[in-house]
Amino acid sequence: MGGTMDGTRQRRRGNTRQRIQDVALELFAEQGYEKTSLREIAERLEVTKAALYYHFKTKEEILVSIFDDLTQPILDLIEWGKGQPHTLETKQEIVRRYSDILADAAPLFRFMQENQATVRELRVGETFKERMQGLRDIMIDPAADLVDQVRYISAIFTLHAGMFFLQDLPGDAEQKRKAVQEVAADLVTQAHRGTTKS
Amino acid sequence: MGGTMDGTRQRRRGNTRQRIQDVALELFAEQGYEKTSLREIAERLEVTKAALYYHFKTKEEILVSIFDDLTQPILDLIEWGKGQPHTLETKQEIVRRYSDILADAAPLFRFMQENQATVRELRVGETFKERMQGLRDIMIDPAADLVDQVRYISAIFTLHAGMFFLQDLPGDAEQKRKAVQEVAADLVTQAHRGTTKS
Amino acid sequence: MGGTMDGTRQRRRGNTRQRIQDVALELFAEQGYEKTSLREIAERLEVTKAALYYHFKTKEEILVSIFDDLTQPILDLIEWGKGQPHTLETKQEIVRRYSDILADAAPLFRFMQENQATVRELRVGETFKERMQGLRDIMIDPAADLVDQVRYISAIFTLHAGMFFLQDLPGDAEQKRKAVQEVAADLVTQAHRGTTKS
Amino acid sequence: MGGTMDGTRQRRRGNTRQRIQDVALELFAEQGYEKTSLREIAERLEVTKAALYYHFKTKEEILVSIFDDLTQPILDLIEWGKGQPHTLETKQEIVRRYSDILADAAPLFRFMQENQATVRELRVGETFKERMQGLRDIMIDPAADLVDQVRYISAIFTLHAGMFFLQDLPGDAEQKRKAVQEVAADLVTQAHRGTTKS
DNA sequence: TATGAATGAGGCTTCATTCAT
DNA sequence: TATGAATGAAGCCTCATTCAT
Repeated sequence: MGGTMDGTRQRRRGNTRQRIQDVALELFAEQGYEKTSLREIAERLEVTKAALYYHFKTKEEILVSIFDDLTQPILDLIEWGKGQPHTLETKQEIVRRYSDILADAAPLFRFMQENQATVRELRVGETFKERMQGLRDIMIDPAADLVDQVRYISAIFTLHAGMFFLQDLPGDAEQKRKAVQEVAADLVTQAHRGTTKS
Repeated sequence: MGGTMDGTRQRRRGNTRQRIQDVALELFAEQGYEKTSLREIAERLEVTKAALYYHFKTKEEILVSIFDDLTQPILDLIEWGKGQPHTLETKQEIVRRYSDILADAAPLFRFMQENQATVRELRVGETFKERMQGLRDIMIDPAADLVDQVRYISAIFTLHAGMFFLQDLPGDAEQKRKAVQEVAADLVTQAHRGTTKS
Repeated sequence: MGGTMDGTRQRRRGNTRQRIQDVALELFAEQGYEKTSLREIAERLEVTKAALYYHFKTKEEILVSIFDDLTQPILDLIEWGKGQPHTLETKQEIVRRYSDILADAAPLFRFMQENQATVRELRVGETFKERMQGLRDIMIDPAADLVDQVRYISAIFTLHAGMFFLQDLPGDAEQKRKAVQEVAADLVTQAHRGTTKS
Repeated sequence: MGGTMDGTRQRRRGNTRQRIQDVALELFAEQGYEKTSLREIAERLEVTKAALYYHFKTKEEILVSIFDDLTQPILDLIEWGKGQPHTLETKQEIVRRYSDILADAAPLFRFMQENQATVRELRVGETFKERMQGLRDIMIDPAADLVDQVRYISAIFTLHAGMFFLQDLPGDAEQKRKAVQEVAADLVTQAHRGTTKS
């Protein structure tokens, strides 16, 4: 209404799509997918609900688009992993890289972890599962015994858990992340040794 | 599960409350809390929605009642743990007992894990958090360094993860549970040694 | 459960009906008829809803019974009025007596006044209307001109209004009631003079 | 009322909000607030319930919006009154103006009078009370004795009562309104004289 | 003289989605 | 590139009432 230049909200030319994704992810992560309504997203962006539908066909598609954008690095990691030898080095590099991926897209992963029940019924659920299996496949020796397989999975899980359950613990965030990585790397090492030794 | 012989449903007097809890937990675990409607619960029980409200004041209260009933053993474990010396034995006994508790009330814990976002806004969320902290407190040496603290938490998390993420792996269920317990026990052992050695 | 003598709530032998009426009127007057649920009444009495149905056939019948009990004096007044000459004395006596009746059953009249819309659709609505017309008939000269008729009605209304709208004014309650009665008597006097003079 | 020629309903774009208010007030006045359901309002307008929620956030807000629109004149009157000298002329002008206001928004005032119990728990209840007090304040001499204060209030009340309780009396509506105004004016005159004389 | 258990109807409200403009 | 207006489905919850015991 009126002029163009106003301090309130700048640069909103053509990046509405991006802004929707940002706000949606923020709210999804904060309150869950079901509890977040399109009305809420629209209000926070100061647009109408109908505007969301100009950019995305459904509510689910908003989530899908976020997911696809942010989990591409996992695909890349898996692709990379497939070309590597099954050495301990490789596995620890995977742990390191995955840890970085998690940190970079923390809100999304937090969302995926805290909304599993919901996500299971959505398309992203299936996709995510596939990706996690891909990750497992480049890490786990098929020959490993059950206990070691559990160790590999526990390593991945520790990384996930580390992101959120450690918030309660006192201490510096970066330090905690290091500690988590160390425990995960340790688990991988033990699993690898157990397998290659036998 | 035990009971006396009855075909589909007969003598259903006085146990409606229990039946509501059973069906509700089943559906909550399967589809999530938000996605499960009272209509659905009522239909499956062949009663009206209003009947649910005779037994429980709100939807949330159904969950609370289930939660309170099924997590009592955690309180007992914590109580027990407080009276024990901080030895490795004790900690491993805690792991064993907690593993049993999880197995006994698997659907509830699965629910809690898969609906964290929802549960966080509910009363059970707070209560659960407190209980988990209680568990941590009887397990973790306050003197342990960060990495070992992560190991303790990772042990607990491994138990949780083991319940669900291992379903994909091939193999006998009981065997898998054993493997999970072993990894958790191992983590605890390492954590304990790391701390007492120094 | 257990003994008989307990201090909490005494004498509840056979007077439950009366107690229901008391509590119901209190709640009806306080919150309105629609907003007062049988659950609420039952809870306050520490009995079940079903118990109410032992004593009264419907919710409306509770109100009817209260109404019938408490408005009998109006019928008596009308009966008395019919046998009196149409003097100013008579009219002022009516004002005085009606004022007493209002004061004695204040909660009921408050209720009737504040729930006209609801009451209109109930049986008591019609009955009350008839009673008020009876009152008007023994007070108003059919020969009075319009303005004087309004005065009579205004007198009655002033008595009603006095009960509630004067709570805001400062001052002693009894004094206020006197003042209200005086204004009403005044209006009647003016109306009577206007009519008999012409 | 006035508009351009249209049979039953045509061109109903942009005036839905107004139509909701109209129908709602009509039903509220006729059956009471509680007894009027949004379903009923929607049906009468041949829209869905959800449409109502596009225009108003809650049922109560429908009432609030009607109330705010229709009682603005009272605020204006009070504002005007504050700037006037406390003469008898002023007071009688207030009576006249207030009588007009009541006539113009008769259904709303009828509603407020017949739903006091309900309205008391609503936001409009408080607002209305404030407005009536404002009116009283510009009319009543603080120095007046109790009986005269009652007379002022009785005058206002007579105007209110006149709107509805006189429907039963035979006679021309306009004539009755005049009569009511006269009685009210009279009461004010007596109150004013009582106070200024002493 | 009451209670326990249940029902059917209906209340208000929210949601994702659509479509003409 | 959006908005205004609306819908249909469904959600949770409350109510007066009933009936076997």
